[in-house]
Amino acid sequence: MVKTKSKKDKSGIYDRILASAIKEFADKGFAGARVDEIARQAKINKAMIYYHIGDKESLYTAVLNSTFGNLASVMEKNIAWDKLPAENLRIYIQTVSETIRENPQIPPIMLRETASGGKNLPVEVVHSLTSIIEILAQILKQGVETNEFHPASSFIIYFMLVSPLIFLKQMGALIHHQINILGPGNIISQWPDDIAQEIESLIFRALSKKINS
Amino acid sequence: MVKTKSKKDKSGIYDRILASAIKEFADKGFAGARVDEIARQAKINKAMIYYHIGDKESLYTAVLNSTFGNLASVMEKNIAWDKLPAENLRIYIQTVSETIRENPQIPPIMLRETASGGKNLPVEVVHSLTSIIEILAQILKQGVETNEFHPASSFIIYFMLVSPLIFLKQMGALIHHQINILGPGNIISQWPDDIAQEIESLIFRALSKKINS
Amino acid sequence: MVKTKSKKDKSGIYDRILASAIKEFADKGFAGARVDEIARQAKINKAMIYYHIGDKESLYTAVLNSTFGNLASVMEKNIAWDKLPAENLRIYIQTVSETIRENPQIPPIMLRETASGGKNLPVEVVHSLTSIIEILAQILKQGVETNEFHPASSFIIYFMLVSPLIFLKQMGALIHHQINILGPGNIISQWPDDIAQEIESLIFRALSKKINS
Amino acid sequence: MVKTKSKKDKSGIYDRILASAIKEFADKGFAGARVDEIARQAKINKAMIYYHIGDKESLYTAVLNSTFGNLASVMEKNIAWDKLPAENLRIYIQTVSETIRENPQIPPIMLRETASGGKNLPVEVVHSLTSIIEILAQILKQGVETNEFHPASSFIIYFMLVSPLIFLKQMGALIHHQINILGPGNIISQWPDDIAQEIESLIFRALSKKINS
DNA sequence: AATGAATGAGAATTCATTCAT
DNA sequence: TATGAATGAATTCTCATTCAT
Repeated sequence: MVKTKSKKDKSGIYDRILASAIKEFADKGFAGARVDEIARQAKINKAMIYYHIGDKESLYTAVLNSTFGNLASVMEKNIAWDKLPAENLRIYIQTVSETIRENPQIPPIMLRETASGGKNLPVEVVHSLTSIIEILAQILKQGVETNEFHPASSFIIYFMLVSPLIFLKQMGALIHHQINILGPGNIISQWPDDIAQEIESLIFRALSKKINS
Repeated sequence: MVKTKSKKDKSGIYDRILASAIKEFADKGFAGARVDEIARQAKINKAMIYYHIGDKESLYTAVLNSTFGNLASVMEKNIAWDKLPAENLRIYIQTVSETIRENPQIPPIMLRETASGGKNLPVEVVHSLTSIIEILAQILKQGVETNEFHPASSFIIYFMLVSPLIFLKQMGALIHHQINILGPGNIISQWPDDIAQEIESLIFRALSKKINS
Repeated sequence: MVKTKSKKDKSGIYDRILASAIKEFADKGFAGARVDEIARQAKINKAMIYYHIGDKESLYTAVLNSTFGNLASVMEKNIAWDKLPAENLRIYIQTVSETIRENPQIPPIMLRETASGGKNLPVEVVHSLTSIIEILAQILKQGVETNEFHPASSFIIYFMLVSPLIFLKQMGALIHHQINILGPGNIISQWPDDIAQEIESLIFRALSKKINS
Repeated sequence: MVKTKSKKDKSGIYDRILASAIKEFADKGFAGARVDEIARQAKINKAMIYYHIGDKESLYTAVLNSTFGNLASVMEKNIAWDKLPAENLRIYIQTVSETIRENPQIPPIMLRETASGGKNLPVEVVHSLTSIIEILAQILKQGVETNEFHPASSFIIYFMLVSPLIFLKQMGALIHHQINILGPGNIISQWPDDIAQEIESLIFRALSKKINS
């Protein structure tokens, strides 16, 4: 994770800019975001953004780095390689789920970056995301070696975990809105309560060799 | 699916505008798309867009309708309710996969619409997407009744199928680019060949009650 | 001379923009010129400049081309190679003088371009200016061959002709302003009446081999 | 020459600012110069410029005064009124030439000041420049009285000396660049070696009454 | 004196939309 | 229908100048 932030930023202006930018870019995407609006929400003079961080693109890069740059290290902290693969997988899934819950900007930004093919992702971010998948790959490999798991592509397992969490998180508002329109009894009222829990069960059933109930 | 398209559009100008708009909105999103560019690629005068379709928003709505408006009917055509649930599920997955392959604008547009919470989706589109999930719900319900499937939320199964397909499709270019940078032997070289096939297997293992190999 | 000007520009908007830009760039230089002001003086909407010509730099290039692009052809029209060298030199000097008188933007623009080392001059302009000096070189060469002229560097003769004309033209206002301040009898009141005529005499005395009065 | 410079400026900050400003204004002109850049190159804090000198305009005035303010006194030191007019003229020309060579900021600044009509020149500068011309006028007057020189406008002689030197100095880089492009054998390769020497000869031939070789 | 931060008024450029023909 | 031109409201970015410490 790259930080241009100066060390004696006492007023926290850098953090205010970044927080405001995260919200704006998450809400509207790069093209839709307004530098004026970021300044307004950060309650600073617009020129300060250029003074402290740089142009819109640099600002966006700062947002990407701050959002995705250290995800891998969080995961590494939680995973312990002497644990059983199933235990690690459970931790992995929960860590992903919690990270998304605690960083609501992740879903929209990741969705839009994926939409544009991730062409502009900073290398640090690509590296961080790659590392996270590598951790999953390692867990799966151990599980296969201990004969607990079926072999499976770590990429696919990763995205069967992460992308539904992201999609469902983002769709939540729409869905509940629809329930109100369509009324209960409708299919939409089958919206699951604990999404992460259900996904975990399904992934375990898909991977585990022992018969699951 | 709503069509403003006049019936005597012999020159095909409406279709040219729509095709160009689909490409532009898919590539750059609503905010990033340029009306000038859509006109240029459609090889028509910019004012014609306003004459034939309306403003940028109407144009985007037309794109959404044309892209997502009749997905449900395609699915309905392929599913037959006298077939076995497992067979229908297989068809369902393949239909989704083929639809995405044949409509490359679906992933980016769906990702960005999801990012913005789908707030601006036309009702027809919401209805179409809802219908597709209802079809899946029906298949799953039959499978539970015949004791073939574990019960599961159709929403979650739907997004565990669709969203990885979309993510992986969009990430393809980035991933292959990364392979070239990081070299083979890297985790990224484990990119799966037949994504849809692997996802199908995993979903079946997650759902099926009989012991899977 | 390059013209981007479309051929059916009936309202003459291109010419209005160009005329206004010539004035503004001549008065304030590239950095000091204001696109808003150019639009205001041309009585057109600012965006029209971008529509018809392009950005500030393109506009400046258009000004340079229009001002300097065809100077050589004017000179070529006036010089006749069957005339005597002295006659051609006289015509040359008068053509330069008249060109400057009729194009008051030439002195300030040329001064500022010279100040910045001419680094950004379009090739057409460099070519045109080079051609003009080549014509002088040819005249001088003929004069040397007919034993009328002393040999001399055409570059130096050129600039001993052109640059004093330009400087004195620009200084005129300042000088007369100074006369008013300092009063007559001052050195400044010796300001020459017919500058071109005096320069012509001096150049002829400097070049001619026969004794001059 | 006016100096705001305080006498206890031990750190030489005033001189550093001035040197940096001279370079910046010479390179880019008043409108193109950046106060930030001047501070950066002087390696001082930007606010120090305002503290020590004042705003951009004051800074520019300081540059003008420092560059042009004492030119007349240098000339006065070199000219001796008991020498022959021809000798003094020779010294005059050489002094001008050397002054330009030793103060490379003079050509660009003088060119741009001339371009803008010298409207903003401080009175000291105008006075200094006027004095220099008066010295030349005196030399010429003596030459006419001793029957050595033809009568001539001192303004014109002055600018036939100074302005070609300035133009040719500034054009040097461009010209040599052009030689590389156009190749030798081209007119541009006739670029003179000792410009000042050639100009001196020409001016003497133009002024002298005795027949020159 | 000296510094980093802050401010506000521009200045260039873009772009959706409309108009005249 | 079709076109090129026109418009005006943004939008990004810059820069001289000032402030607080």
